[in-house]
Amino acid sequence: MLKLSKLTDYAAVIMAQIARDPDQAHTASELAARVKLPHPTVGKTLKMLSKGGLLESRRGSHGGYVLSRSPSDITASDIIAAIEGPIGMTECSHADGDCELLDTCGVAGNWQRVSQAIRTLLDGVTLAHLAQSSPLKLPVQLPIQSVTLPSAGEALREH
Amino acid sequence: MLKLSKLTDYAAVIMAQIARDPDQAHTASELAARVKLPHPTVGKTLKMLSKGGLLESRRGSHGGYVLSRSPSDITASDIIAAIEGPIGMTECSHADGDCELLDTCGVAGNWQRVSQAIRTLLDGVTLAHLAQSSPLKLPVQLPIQSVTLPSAGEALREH
DNA sequence: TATAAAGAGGACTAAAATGGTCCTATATGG
DNA sequence: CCATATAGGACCATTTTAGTCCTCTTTATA
Repeated sequence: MLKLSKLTDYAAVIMAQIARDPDQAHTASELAARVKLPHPTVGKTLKMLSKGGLLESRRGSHGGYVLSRSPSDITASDIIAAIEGPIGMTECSHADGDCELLDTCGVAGNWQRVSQAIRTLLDGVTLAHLAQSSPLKLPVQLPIQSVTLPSAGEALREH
Repeated sequence: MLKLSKLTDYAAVIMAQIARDPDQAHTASELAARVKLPHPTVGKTLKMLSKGGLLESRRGSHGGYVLSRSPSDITASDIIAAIEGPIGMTECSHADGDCELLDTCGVAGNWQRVSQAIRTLLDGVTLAHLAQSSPLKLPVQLPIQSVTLPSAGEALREH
């Protein structure tokens, strides 16, 4: 399925929420209510995003979380990596090289390049793109010939 | 991690093996030996690929598996879909619309478009690309501006 | 300075997905 | 008729994931 984990999914939704009101700190409970997800889960997600450097936290009363960079400087890659670790389609995508099948495999290098292409694509999708809540009339069928990787972000703009 | 399952990984390796010698039928045991994976697992994988329409099977003695289409007509998407089901980054990527958070989410549509972009990218990678066992000197850093989705396949060619 | 509100960090459990094996049935060639 | 294959499931073990909870620290403010 090549699917994101649920937590990553939550993370994106939460980050988008924060991005839509970036000038004040948001607490876990506030976000939990807004996103209709249980508090502990949201809390956990926020911690991970914070540890990943995407959010700044302030403790104590009147504490909460704020984006550590502008929404257009936070990418989908960043969010995914913060929750799931480095993006790669195969175990050997990040060159740890401990796969003993490498010789019989003959496919590793190619998957690595595909992974790289996907990373590049996701680097082009920013939180700013994700946050604009386009109700999405119809899924835009991207004409193959004209789509470039950086325009993956463009494709998210409303029109 | 956005990772393929192990079985999908196996599937790719196995398909590549077959693609390199497309004119004869390959049995599960032969492929298992060649790929150094246990027979039952390879068998299972082959069954899935067959049920997914990527391989034709012949039973009985002298039976085995053959590609059902030419390697350049089988895509990475096909292989992934055969093992893992439809490609999509989120549960709601294939418009079943049973997510009750849709209203608070505001991100679904955008993930769908990203999923679509990835699908398109993977559609551009064929088994023919994957099968060429390029030992891969250095990972090719694709210059963002120049990479188009269909050229993801191109990027796999050796040079 | 006491208190309440918040996050940090980690332990823990339950549930689900995954990987892997095995068994029986069916088809096919010699 | 027998040996060799795949078909199709059932099944179990392991791992991953999701989700909860507890204790500690920080901070504002009454």
